Amino acid sequence: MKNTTPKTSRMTRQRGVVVGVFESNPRPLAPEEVLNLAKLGQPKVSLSTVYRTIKRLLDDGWLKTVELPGLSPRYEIAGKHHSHHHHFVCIMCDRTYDIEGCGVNLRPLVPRGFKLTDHHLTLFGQCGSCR
Amino acid sequence: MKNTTPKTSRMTRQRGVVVGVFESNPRPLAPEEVLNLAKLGQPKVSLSTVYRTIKRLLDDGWLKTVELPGLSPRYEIAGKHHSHHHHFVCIMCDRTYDIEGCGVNLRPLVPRGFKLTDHHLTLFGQCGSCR
DNA sequence: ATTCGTGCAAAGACTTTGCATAAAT
DNA sequence: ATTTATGCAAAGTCTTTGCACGAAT
Repeated sequence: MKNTTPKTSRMTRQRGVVVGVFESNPRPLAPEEVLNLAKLGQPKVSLSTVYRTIKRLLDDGWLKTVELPGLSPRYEIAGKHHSHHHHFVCIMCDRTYDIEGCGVNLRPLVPRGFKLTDHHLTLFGQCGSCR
Repeated sequence: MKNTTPKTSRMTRQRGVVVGVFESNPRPLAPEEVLNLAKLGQPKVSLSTVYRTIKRLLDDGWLKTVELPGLSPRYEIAGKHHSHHHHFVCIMCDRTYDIEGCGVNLRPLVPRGFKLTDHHLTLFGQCGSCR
């Protein structure tokens, strides 16, 4: 991602680079992915800054965490993504994609006396680029 | 869990204790849970042994890993559990339960050109003991 | 001048591993 | 005696944090 923001704006600093990475990438991203993409525009960005910026953007509600079974968390722009959706993880390239819709009937699965408040569904397979 | 095996058997050693913990607990267990349960029978068991034993039992195919979004992995007896099932995580006590059945139609969710090979479903809520 | 952001290195949490010792065969 | 398992402490990985410096206001 290229940093095209004016030198005088707050966006010229590293944080702006991290924001830009998310803005120009549609998929949920892992910190390392963010770092590598950020370095394209600003080679000296550090992993600390990536982590710190992600944390702050989460606090701001601008990012949300994508938890995946067996994988470290990814992050995606909160507003860009509708209330409830799931994810597809490519077992070849390890990239994560958003899945539209949900369409699962979970009520029958909930044990007697348990109360369901949320659920996570993760699909695994090969993405379009890896088949 | 009590160690009731004869002193001369291989089962008197720590590994046997770990095996016993899984045998007498129906839920998927985290390493720390295994350690605490194992200590009831054998107070000097170390966390290393728990991790090493889990790894070995996984290699043997006796245990299988239960990956959960946002949580460290749990382990459960492989044979005890039917081919395909999912899990319920209690948001109060953090315990994990097996869920029978699956009943989700995922085909409509898979993006064009992607190939689905597996899926994970995790339910979150309050378990019977925590409501 | 003061506030805020950043890189670096150190510290944390969780898991794995090397090594000397103890147990089993 | 030889092989295998264990505890402890050290090392690894991923993430967070303290600190001094640089940038913004």
